[in-house]
Amino acid sequence: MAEESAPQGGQGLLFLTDEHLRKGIEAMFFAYRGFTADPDRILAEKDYGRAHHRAIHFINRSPGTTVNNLLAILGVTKQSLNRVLRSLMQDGLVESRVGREDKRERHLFLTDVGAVLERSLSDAQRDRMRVAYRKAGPVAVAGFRQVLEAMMDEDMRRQYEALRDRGRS
Amino acid sequence: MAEESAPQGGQGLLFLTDEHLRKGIEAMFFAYRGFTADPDRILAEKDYGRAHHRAIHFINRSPGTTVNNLLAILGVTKQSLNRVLRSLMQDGLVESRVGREDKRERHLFLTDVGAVLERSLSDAQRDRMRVAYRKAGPVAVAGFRQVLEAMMDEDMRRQYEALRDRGRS
DNA sequence: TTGGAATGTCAACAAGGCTGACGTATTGTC
DNA sequence: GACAATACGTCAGCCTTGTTGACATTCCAA
Repeated sequence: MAEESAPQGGQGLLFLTDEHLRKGIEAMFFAYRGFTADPDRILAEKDYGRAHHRAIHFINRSPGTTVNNLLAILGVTKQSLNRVLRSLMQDGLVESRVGREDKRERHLFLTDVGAVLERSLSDAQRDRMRVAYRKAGPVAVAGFRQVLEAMMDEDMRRQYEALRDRGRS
Repeated sequence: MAEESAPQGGQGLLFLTDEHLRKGIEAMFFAYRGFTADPDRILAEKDYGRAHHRAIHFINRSPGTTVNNLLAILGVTKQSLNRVLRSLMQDGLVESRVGREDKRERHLFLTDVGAVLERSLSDAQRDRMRVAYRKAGPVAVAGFRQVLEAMMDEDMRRQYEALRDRGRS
């Protein structure tokens, strides 16, 4: 299972040298900065941070999700998430409704105002992504996704894939 | 300049749909967590954080770099970096020598102890990278790098590329 | 030689992670 | 019906790592 994945005998395993790996690591570092730069600018104007962005993103992605769900996806403590949610609710961007089945649960939704901010954030991020994708082309994009998915922890990948086909139900 | 980059007429621009872009965004989010997870564990044991890791990485990468250089690469304020450097110097991981040409400058070096920590951090991160690379294969890796580089800001990419061929001088 | 620019240090503050402890509803179980 | 477990909220206090402001040192150019 280890070496079977080495293709083209000629090229061999040159892409696994320490030098290549280090370049990949640095590419991740710089690219992630670019990845967050545009939303960060928008958020700074409104006195929000990345924590708010993440919450808004995943509430938009899975409307009606519970606090516990969000906790698991974001990988933070409830105290930390609560601080963020409280400010978003006070500002009227997020709404929390008591569960019908289980009244202990709170289901989270974006308000219209929240959806507007979500739109502007994801537009900015998608624009940069689109430019990068277009520049690199579909084959590169497929490789990009493959490597990223291989880089995730097992439980992360499960959550990532659970999000896979939402919005088509 | 916009549409010429669309290859294979059959496949078209399907890879640029909002759905695809969103998956790419989420893949970046989850993968970056995996990317930092292993070093984070090591750092937590020693009461350091990611900021220390970044400083150590780039000092190792460019020994003798000045504080100002490091500032530009890391994209933080000098005050913020200074706190990190101070603790690393107190703990004897980093050494700062007054510049010979310009005595205002401080040139930064890892001590032997610092180099040991750097090793264990980069080994951990490289291991994960290697597993991901091997799983995905060389073609995917090339695409991965292409997309990441296209995602960087202009000035980041310049710094990233300035680091390109160090260590061979 | 003197004033401005560059480099780096110290102090204080804010955001956003964390742990721990506790209160309150609600649910499910014995 | 009593009671443990679950879901959520909140208070208090801590740490890391970002920020700005003030300041010392050094260099260079007028």
